[in-house]
This record gives sequence, structure tokens and C-alpha cells, in this order.
Amino acid sequence: MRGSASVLHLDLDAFFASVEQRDKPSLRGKPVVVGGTSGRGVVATASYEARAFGVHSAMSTREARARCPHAAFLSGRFDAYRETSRLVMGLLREVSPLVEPLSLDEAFVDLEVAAALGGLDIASVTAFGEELRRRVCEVTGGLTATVGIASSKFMAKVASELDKPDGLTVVAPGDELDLLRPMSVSVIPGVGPATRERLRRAGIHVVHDLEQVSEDELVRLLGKAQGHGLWRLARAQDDRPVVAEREAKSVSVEGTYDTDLTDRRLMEGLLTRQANQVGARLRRHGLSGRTVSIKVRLHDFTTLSRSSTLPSPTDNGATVGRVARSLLADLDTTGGVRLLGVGVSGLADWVQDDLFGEVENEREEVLVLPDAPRRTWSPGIDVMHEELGPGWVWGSGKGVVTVRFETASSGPGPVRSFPVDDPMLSRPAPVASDEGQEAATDPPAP
DNA sequence: TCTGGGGTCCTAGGACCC
DNA sequence: TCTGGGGTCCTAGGACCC
Repeated sequence: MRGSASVLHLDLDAFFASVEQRDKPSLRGKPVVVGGTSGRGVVATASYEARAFGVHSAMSTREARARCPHAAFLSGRFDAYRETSRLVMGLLREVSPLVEPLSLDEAFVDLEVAAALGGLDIASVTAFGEELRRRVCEVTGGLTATVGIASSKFMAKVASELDKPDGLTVVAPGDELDLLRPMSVSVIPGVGPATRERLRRAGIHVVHDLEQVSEDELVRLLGKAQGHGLWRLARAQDDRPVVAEREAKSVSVEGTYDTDLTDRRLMEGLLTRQANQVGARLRRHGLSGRTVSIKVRLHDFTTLSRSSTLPSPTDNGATVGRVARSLLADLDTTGGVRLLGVGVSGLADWVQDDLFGEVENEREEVLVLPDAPRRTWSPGIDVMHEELGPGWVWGSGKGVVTVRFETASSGPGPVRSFPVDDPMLSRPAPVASDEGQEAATDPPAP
């Protein structure tokens, strides 16, 4: 905890949904839900208009549809979110060299090293925060952000929760405990449903209760790391620095399927494809890793993981796939599998020279996947019509795709329907996804 | 027809080494 | 014959975060 309010936390409000409302004028002021739109999807972000109907993150999309049937349900455009995030992070780095992104829509900024800041008194940091919010809105084409400023990361994050959306809260040094004491223990990062329940059983509900418990008692209750950490945070003691560069520790791809898988050959084919995506991603970031893991979620939601560590790191999708399939071979999947995933950890930030040419003949790969539809019209994605111009998919089904023709700068536009295979209609090429790259960058068959 | 995807960190036990 | 520690690596699972 510092002597001045010099840690800033910025949170873009309802980020995914707000990007959609910016780019789709007909959705402004309306409930928008971004997330998985198929059978087992969950909500990633709900606009505030949808939250008014009780829709929130992590809720199943089915439940969200029941609560707010008239909302627009969109599958998400991650290229657009990444691009908008890039603009915001760039702006933050202009105001301070020390910026720690937490996700696409959140970051800490260290104000102690910020340029153009008169002082770290309350009036100065408040003015700074307001100016930053104004510039975020400007650079993103109208998105709002909520800012919290305080003497530590923990308190800055708590502060940014207090006046959402489109708000600013500064916690003056010295006021931390008065603010914290009456709050639920779940304001503390790391206290989720399981920890909250253990604390509840011990009669600990709010931060003030936590403060009364000895450090030894907390360690006994929650374990070493969490016990010590919680004891400190309950006293607003937090000296974690803002860290600009954090290196990735793992890379993974997983998927949940609409119906449970029972065919082992199909599972192997899916793992193989995921392994190739992991390999492509490793190579794109100049990484390689030694430990290959698979994740298998059974029909009853029990989740298994298996891993195997190689003698030297790899970024080769075929190698990852071979290990992944052999790990699957040891698991009993009778009853069905709802999720499969492949990951690589133990990363090295160097690519190993392939001196021996990967003596692997992987071209007998089990590719028994059903042909993917040539074009899929997920709700919300951008499309281009040769005569009508740019628009977005409103919905599709029964061989018809419905498009609304509008852009961020056009005002609400008209809706038209087309056959799904209409040659006039196309999807703009993705910016930099894993799709289609893995096959081309795998080593050729001997 | 409950329950995503991409991550991080921690714990605990066993192997292995000194 | 019996008795040690400590440290590191690996594996599986769980909690948590956005």
C-alpha cells in the first residue's frame, strides 16, 4: 500500500456488447448478449439493457434467452474486440510506461511514473482519471470506461467496481479499511464460491470478520498461500507492483460439443485438429513447450486431465497431436465426452532448431472429421454483399441468411435475406486467426 | 439440454538426487 | 538394520479470474 493514490484500474464497460452496439447502430440502447449461441453456450457479456432482465456473464445462453427473448444474441467478433483493446492499451501506454493488461478490457496503470501528472494529490489524480476516460471514449469511437484509483492494485480494483458503468472512484489513502470492512469477503480477489463457503461456515462474512481472525487460523482454514494472502488483503496490505510484461505460461485450445462424443476415432480427429491449432499458435508467438496436456470433460461434467513431458520442447502440431492421442488412449470415455482440449506448457521463449528433422511420419493422422460447412453464418459476424455493401448476420437457418446492412457510421440500416450459398455474399478474411494456418505450416510429409 | 474458453496459481504425493 | 533431511521435477486436480 502506497502513501498516495497512484494505482489506476480501468475497466471497459460491458466491453464485447459495447463494441457490438458501436458497430451495429440498430442495437444501440437495446439488450445485446455476446457469447456461445449454440446449445451449450454461455454468456460472455451482456449489455446493461440485457442485465436489466437478469442476464449476466457465465449464465447459460438458454437461460438468458428465457429471461430476455427479445435481446440480440451474437456469437462475438474477437478480431474487433482485440483491435479496440489494442487502441485502448496503446492510449494507456501513452500516459504511463507501466501498464499491466489483465484481459482485453482491463488494465492497471502505475501513476507514480506517469508523465503529465501534476501531482499525486486527490484533485490531480481525479482530473487525470476523468481526462483518461474522455480519451478512451474518443479513441474507441464512443465506448465508456470505469476507473478506480487508490493506493494499491487491490483497492484500485475495488474502487472501479463502485461506480459502474461510466464512473470514477478515487479512494483516498487512509480510507481503505473504512471502505472495506463492511464489504463481503468476496470483494477480495481469490475468494470465489468455494472459499466464501468455507469462510461462511467459520462465521466469517465480511472483511471486518476476516480482520478478527489470526493469521495461523486463516492458514489452517485455507492453506498456506491463500491464508497468508487473505490475512494481508483483509488489512488492505498490498504491495504487489504493476508489472508491464508477463510471459505466457501455457497455450491451449478446447471445445465443448453440442452433443456428447462417443466415437473414439472422432475424438482423436478433434484432438489432432486442436493440436495443430496449438502448434500454429506456438509458432506464431515464437514459443515451444515440453509438457503436452489433454483435458476431457465427461457427460456428467467430471473433468480429467493427463499430461506428458517431452525431453525437449516442441512447437510441432503433429508431435503435440501424437502425444495427445496417446494420453486419450488411457482414459475411459464410455458414457460420452462433452469437452476435449489440448494444451502445451513448460514454455521456452526460444524455438528449438530442428536439427534432426522431426523423424515423424504423421500423415496417417486420423482425420475422420465430418466436413465443416464451407461457410457458417454465425449471428453477429461481418459480411459483405457485392451490391449492398457491408453488413452483419442477423440470423440464419433453413437455408436462408438474414443480413442487416449498416456500419458504425451509417445509422440503422435495412434487413435483407439471401440463400446461404448466395455468391454475392462473402465473409471478409479474418485478420489473424488460427483457422487454416496450421495445415500450411506443418512440415511436409516425407 | 444446466454449467464457455483461455488462462493463472496452489496443493499434494511420488520419484529421484544429494 | 535403521534412520534422516531438503530440493526439484512431474502429475492430477481444484479454485479462481475475465
